[in-house]
Amino acid sequence: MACSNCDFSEIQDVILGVEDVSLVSKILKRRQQVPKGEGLFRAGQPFHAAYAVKSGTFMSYRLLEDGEEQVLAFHLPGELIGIDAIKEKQYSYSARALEPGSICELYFNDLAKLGESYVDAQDSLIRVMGGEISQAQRQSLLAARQAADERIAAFLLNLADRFNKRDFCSIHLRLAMSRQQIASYLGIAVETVSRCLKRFQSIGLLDVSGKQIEFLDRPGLENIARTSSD
Amino acid sequence: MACSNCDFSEIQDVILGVEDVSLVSKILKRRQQVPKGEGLFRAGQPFHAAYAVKSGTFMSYRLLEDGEEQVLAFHLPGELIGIDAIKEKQYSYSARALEPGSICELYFNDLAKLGESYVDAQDSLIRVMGGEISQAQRQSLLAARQAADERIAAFLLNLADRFNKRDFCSIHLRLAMSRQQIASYLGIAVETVSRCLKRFQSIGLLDVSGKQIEFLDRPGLENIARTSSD
DNA sequence: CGATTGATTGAGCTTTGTCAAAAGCGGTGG
DNA sequence: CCACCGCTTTTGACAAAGCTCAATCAATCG
Repeated sequence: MACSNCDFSEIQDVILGVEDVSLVSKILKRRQQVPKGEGLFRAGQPFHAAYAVKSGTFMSYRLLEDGEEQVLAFHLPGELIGIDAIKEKQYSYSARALEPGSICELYFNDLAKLGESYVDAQDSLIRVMGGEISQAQRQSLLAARQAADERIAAFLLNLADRFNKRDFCSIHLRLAMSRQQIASYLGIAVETVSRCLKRFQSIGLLDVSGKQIEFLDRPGLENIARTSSD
Repeated sequence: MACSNCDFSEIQDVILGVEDVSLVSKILKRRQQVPKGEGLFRAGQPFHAAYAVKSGTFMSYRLLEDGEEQVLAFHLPGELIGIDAIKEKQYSYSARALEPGSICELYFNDLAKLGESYVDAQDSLIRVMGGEISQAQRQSLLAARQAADERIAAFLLNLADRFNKRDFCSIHLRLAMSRQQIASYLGIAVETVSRCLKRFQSIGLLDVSGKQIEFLDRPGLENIARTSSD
């Protein structure tokens, strides 16, 4: 009865902390399909659950006053969305699917109902959140670097690493997001993204074909990204 | 026996969750003086504690290959440093004091020893960490915006707000960090920081005198920072 | 009171954003 | 199957922002 598809997910730690399987259903709503473009939650809504991505790519974003969507993060399979809203008790940003995908809902509000297993689940959750903080900080590190080249190289490598962690192919990448969304995320102009990818291709670092990316010279890319990576 | 100086701190939530005061000493090492420049921990060391800033300003940073220090964050009184290392079990960056200050050490590794109170302490900790994630994300949002003006305005307002939350004066600010450190943090050149502050002064937004900053036109500043604030 | 370090200022040059237009791509309906 | 439409991506030209280098000024510390 346990969510077997959570095996590869970061939140497996949390789930595994719960021995009584019948309790699992109280904190976990299993795999749900999410069509392309559908929202998970919106900024300002009261926090009711965090989401574990099972498949597909999601993004979190904020609506600026001028109506522009600013991309805050991309979320890949195995990652968690919205857990930070647990503090303010409401979501501070919105999230939606970039392509058809599926998610599990996690009711961390009701964690206390788990009794015995509660403590273990919390322990795990704390660790997961520690990882989230590290990730967010790494992100802000990346964003603080000014050179567009560095940002894009680091962005691509970061995506590849995250996919790789979940056993996806490490030299081939399918971007689920538009150039516009990448640009917004990295804080640069769409045209710069386009030109930069072209340049990377022309010097033999990548093979770019629309949303398909192939890594031809990983060390070369890492060299460009080095100032903002670990 | 409780750390009375934690009253104003974010971690008061954690401490207050523990009713048995005698247990507090097991997870908390009370106020310690830290001289200017002294390090709290270094990247790569095993995680043994998080630090709550009681007074003074701290910064976390990473050493790049070329020997340059990249500033990751500034930590003001009442804030927590290093809690994200709980996941990887080692610190991913270093931290040190920018001026004489004091800190409490928090041994979250031994949280389990608290027994009964454990659950409450964890609940609180989870919320604190949620806040950390939000803060880090807000930071990366700020950094992703390209305009130097926006970054600096947002940076100053953010500092002021954080001080303000702890009952410091809201129109006057004493920067504990150097221009170089601000530049590194925001990902811009030192010269740009300097010129930008001068410009803000010349149009009547600020009064700048070395490390002393006075806000003359807060709405004006907020207007400049608006694209990256909430 | 030098000397060292940090902050400011200036000049030139590179990068990147902006605007505008062309090209590609995908879907739709004839 | 093709022509058309809307949208995304690419490309080009230009202007503006910010970086670099270099010099000056200020401040801090023996």
